[in-house]
Amino acid sequence: MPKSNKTPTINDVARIAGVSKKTVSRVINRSALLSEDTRTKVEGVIAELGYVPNPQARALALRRNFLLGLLHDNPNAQTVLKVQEGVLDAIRDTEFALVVRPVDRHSPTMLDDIRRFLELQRLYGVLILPPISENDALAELCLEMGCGYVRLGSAMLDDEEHIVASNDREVVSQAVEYLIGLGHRRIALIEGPEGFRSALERREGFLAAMQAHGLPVPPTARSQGTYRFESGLEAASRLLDAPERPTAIFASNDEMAAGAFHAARSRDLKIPEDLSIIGFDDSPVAAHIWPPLTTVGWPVREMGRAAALKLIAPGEEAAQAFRFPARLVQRQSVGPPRG
Amino acid sequence: MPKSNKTPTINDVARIAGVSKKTVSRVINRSALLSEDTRTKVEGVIAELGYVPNPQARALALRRNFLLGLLHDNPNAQTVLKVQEGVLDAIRDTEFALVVRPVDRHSPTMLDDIRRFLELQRLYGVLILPPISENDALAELCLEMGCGYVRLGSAMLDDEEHIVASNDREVVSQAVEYLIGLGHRRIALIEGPEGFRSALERREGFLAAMQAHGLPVPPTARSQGTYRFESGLEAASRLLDAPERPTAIFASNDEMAAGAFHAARSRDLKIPEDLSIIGFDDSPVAAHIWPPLTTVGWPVREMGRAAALKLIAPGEEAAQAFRFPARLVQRQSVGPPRG
DNA sequence: AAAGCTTTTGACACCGGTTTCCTTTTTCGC
DNA sequence: GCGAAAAAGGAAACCGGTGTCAAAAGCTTT
Repeated sequence: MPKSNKTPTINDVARIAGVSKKTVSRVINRSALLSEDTRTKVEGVIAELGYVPNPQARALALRRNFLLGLLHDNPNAQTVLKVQEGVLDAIRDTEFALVVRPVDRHSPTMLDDIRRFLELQRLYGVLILPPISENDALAELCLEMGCGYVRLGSAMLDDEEHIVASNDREVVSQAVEYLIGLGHRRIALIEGPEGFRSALERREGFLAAMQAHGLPVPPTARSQGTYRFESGLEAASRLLDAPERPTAIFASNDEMAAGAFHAARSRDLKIPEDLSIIGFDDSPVAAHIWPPLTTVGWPVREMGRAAALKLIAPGEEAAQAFRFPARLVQRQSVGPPRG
Repeated sequence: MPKSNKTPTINDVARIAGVSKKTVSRVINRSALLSEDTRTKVEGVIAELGYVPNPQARALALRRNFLLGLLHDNPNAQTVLKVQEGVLDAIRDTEFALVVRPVDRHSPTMLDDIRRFLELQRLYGVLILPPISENDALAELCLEMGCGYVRLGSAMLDDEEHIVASNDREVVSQAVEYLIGLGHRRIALIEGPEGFRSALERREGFLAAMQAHGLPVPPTARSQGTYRFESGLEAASRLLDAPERPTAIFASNDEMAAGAFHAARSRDLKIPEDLSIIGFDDSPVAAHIWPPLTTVGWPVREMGRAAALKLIAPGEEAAQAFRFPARLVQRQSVGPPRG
C-alpha cells in the first residue's frame, strides 16, 4: 500500500503492479520493448493511483529539463502575450513549461544577467523577441551555454534553425504602393530608431516602393522616432510643419502612428481626408483610436508557436517554417488624398 | 581534475577543495557550522570553477522546486506584463523563476487543465490574476494540490495570506465625486459583466457616491458591457440615446471607455465639452486615444511583487501588504458640464 | 529435448544535490 | 593535563527518475 496522502512515486507503482521500476519507466516512456500484458497492467495502476512522474527527477536523470524561456524587452505588451500564447499552443500536451524573463536592454549588465539566469535555470531553450533578438552576442551566449535558442525578427539574423522572421520590407512596400495607388504622391516616413534591424527594413521597404514609382523622398519627408508615442507626435509635427505637407504618413510602428494622430488633430487635419496614416504592429491601440488605424500585423502567435516547435521538435514539419508573412490590416485611417 | 568542458558538479568542487560534498553543500546553504577556513577555501574553488548548483537536483532532494506560476486569462496585456515585471522584482537574486500559463476561462475543462498543469509542474506557488482569481474552485484546487497561491483581486476574496487587493470601491467613489464636484449631475455607468467581483465593486462605488450626494440613477443611466471595446460602444450608445442624456460616464474599464469615445464621436459629441468620460485600468490605450483618458490605475507591478513575496518569503515585512490603493490618473477626458 | 534466438524484464549504478547520523577535532573548565 | 561538551566534517542513504547490461522467458529449430 502506498503511503497515504503522499503523491505516489514510481516505486509505489512498481510495487503495486508487481514489476520493477524500470518497467514502469518503460511504460511511461512508451518503450516498444514491452508485452501488451504488462503495459496494460501498469497503466491500470498508474491510472488508479493518479501517478504523475516527477519532472525534477526526470530532469536530473536525463540531464536536461523541460523549460523554455522567453527573453524580451517588452516590444509591446500585446506582442509578448501573443507569443506566449503561441508557445503554449506548441507545448500543450507536452511536459514543457514556459519561463518568462523580461530584460532591460539599456542595462550594461544585461548580458551578465542573462548569463546568470541561464546558468541558474539551465533552460532547454529560449525564444528571443525583438528588439533584443538582434543582439548577436546574446545568441552566442546561448550557444556557449549549451542552451537552444530561436530569434524572432524582421530579417534573417541567423540561419533557418535559429530564426523565425517576417517580411517587413516587402509588406511595407506593399503598404506604400497601396497609398500610391490611391493617388498619394507626397508620402512621408516616420522611421524607427537607429540601429534597429526592423527600423532599417521598414525604411528600405518604404524607399524601395517610392523609388519604384519615381516619387521623391526629400529629407523633410523623413523623420526619426524612438518607437514611442511621444516621439511619433514630435516626428509627425516636424513632417506636418514642412512647407510641402505630406498627404500620407507611414509610421514604423503603431505607437508612433498614434502620436501622429495627435499631431494631426492639433493642426485640425482630418484623418483620413487631410492625412492618411499607416502604422505597423497591429497592436490593440490601432483598433481603439479614432479612426481605427490601418496597419501591418505580424502573425505573432503563429511565429511564437513555430519558434517553440523549432526548439522542442525540430524534426517536425511545422517546425521548418521560418518565414512568416505580415499583412496589411485595412481599417479607416487611409483614404485618397484631397482634391 | 574536473572532466573538461562539462559543467562542474558538487563532486568536482568537493574533490578539488579536498572536502566532502556535504561540506560543499554546507557552504552553499550558508550553514553556520563551518570554520572560516574551510568556507573560504571552498568558496575559492566554487568561484574558480564557476560552479552553480543544479536546480533540478536541489529540487529533487528538497522535494520542492523553485518555480512560481502565473495563471491568467488576459485581463489586458499591459496588466499581465506589469505583474510579470513585479514578480521578477521579487524573485531577482533568488533561484526562483516564473512560469506563465494562460488559460481560457470559458473552457469547460479549465479546471482540469490547470490540475494537470499543477500535477505536471509541481509549482512552488501560483499567482492568479483577475478575472479568474475570483474562481473559488481554483483556489481550492491549489490548496488540494499542495500548491501555494495568491489571488489578485479587487475584493476580499480570501484571507490576507492569499490575497493582494485593491480598493476599487473607494476609488470609484472618489472618481465619481470628482465628477460631481465639477458640476455633473447626470452621470451614467457602464457596468462590467455580471458575476465579476470587480464589476460589482465598481458599481457599488459608483452608486454609493451618487447616493451620498442625493443624485438619482435611473435605469437609463446604467448599461452593461462585457469589458470589451465593442460592448462599450454599444452600452454608451444606449446611454447617449436616452432622453435625458448624461453629461458624464464612468466606464468600468478602459476598453469600454474607448468604445464610449467612438459612440460619442459618431454623435458629434465633443469630449470633454459635451461628455466627460472616466475609465478604469490605466491601460496603454488610455494614453493613446484622443483626448487622453482620465482613468483609475492599480499599482499592478507593486501588487505583483507583493504577491510573489507572499509566496516565497511570507515572513518578510514587504509580504504583509495586501491592500494597495488605486488612484485616479487625471488626463483630458473630463471637464465641467456645458452651460 | 536441447540449442539458439528473440523478446521481455529486472538488478544496480547513476544523475547532483540534501539529510541523518556518527566520528573526529577543538575548546574549555577545573 | 584530563575529561566533557561543542564544533567541524564525513560516510552512506535517499530524493525519483533513467541507462546499462545481464538474466529470464518465450519461441523456433533440429
